[in-house]
Amino acid sequence: MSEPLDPEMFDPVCPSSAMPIQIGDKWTAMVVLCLAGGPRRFTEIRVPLRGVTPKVLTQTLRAMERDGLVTRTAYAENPPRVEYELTPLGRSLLDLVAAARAWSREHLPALLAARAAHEDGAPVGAGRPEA
Amino acid sequence: MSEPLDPEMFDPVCPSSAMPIQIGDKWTAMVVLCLAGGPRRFTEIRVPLRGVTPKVLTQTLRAMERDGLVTRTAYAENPPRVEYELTPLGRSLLDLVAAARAWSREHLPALLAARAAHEDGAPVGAGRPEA
DNA sequence: CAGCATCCGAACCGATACTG
DNA sequence: CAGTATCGGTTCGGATGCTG
Repeated sequence: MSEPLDPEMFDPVCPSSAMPIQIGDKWTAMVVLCLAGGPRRFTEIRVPLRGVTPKVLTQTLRAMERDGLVTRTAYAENPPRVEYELTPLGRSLLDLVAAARAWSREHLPALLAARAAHEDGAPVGAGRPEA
Repeated sequence: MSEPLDPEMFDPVCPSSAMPIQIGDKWTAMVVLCLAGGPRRFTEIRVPLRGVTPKVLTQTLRAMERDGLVTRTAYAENPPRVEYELTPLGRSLLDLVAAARAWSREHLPALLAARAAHEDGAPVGAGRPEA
C-alpha cells in the first residue's frame, strides 16, 4: 500500500465539518482513515488533512500513540523517515468511524436542513455546535 | 415510560469520561440516552447528568432542538412544565451511541492501559481529555 | 420549575518561525 | 523530512446568582 493518499480525501467543503460525531480530537478520525491502508509518513498524512499545522498533527499523533492507537517508527536515515501505523486497537476504531460515516450519509442532510430551518425563524446568533 | 431515571445511569467514576468518542457536545449522547425511553422533563434529565449546570444543559438542549434531534414542548401550567422528546432523527443516533458504547466496553480498558503505561515512562504533563 | 445573565478558567486549534 | 517553540484567538464547560 504505497499509493499516495488522495489530497481530496477530506473535502473541506463537505458538510462532515458539521458532523456531530467526533472521535478523539478534531483530526483523530481522519488520521485513522489515512492509516487504514497501511503505514504512512508524517508528511504523507498532512496532505489530505489540508491546513493542519505540524504542531497540531504532532499533538494528535502523540495522543494517539499514548492511547495505543498508533505506533511510531523512526528510521535513523538521512533524510529522516518516520512511519505511523495503526495498532489493532486503532484498527478497532475503523468500524466505529464507518458507522459514523454511514450515519452522516443517511441523516446529516436532515440535521442540516433542520438547522437551516431554525436559522430562518431564529435570527439569533446561532452558535456553531462544532467541537 | 414514567419511571424516574437512574441517578447512577452515568457514573462519574466510569472511565467513559475518558472515552474518545463524542456525539455532539459533551452531554448530547447522554441526553439522547436519557430520552431513549420517552419524553422527559428538564429537571428529570438533570438527575443522571450529575453536575451539569442548567446553563449548559439548556445550551445542549437548544442545540439539539436546532438540529432537529429533540422537540421541546412547554405546557402553560403552574408550575411550568417542559418536556423534551427525541425526534426520529434523534432516535437515529441511538444506534451510533450503542456502537460507541459497545466499542468502549470492548476496547476502552486497553486504551486506558496504554495511556497509563505511557504515563509511567513519560512523566510529562499528559493531556487530560477531561474537564 | 425552567430557565437566563455574567464571569471565569481550561482546552483546543491555528499561524509563524526555527532546528537536528 | 519531521518535528519543536511561542503566541494568540476561539470555544466550551462550569460556578454563581437571579427571575417569570
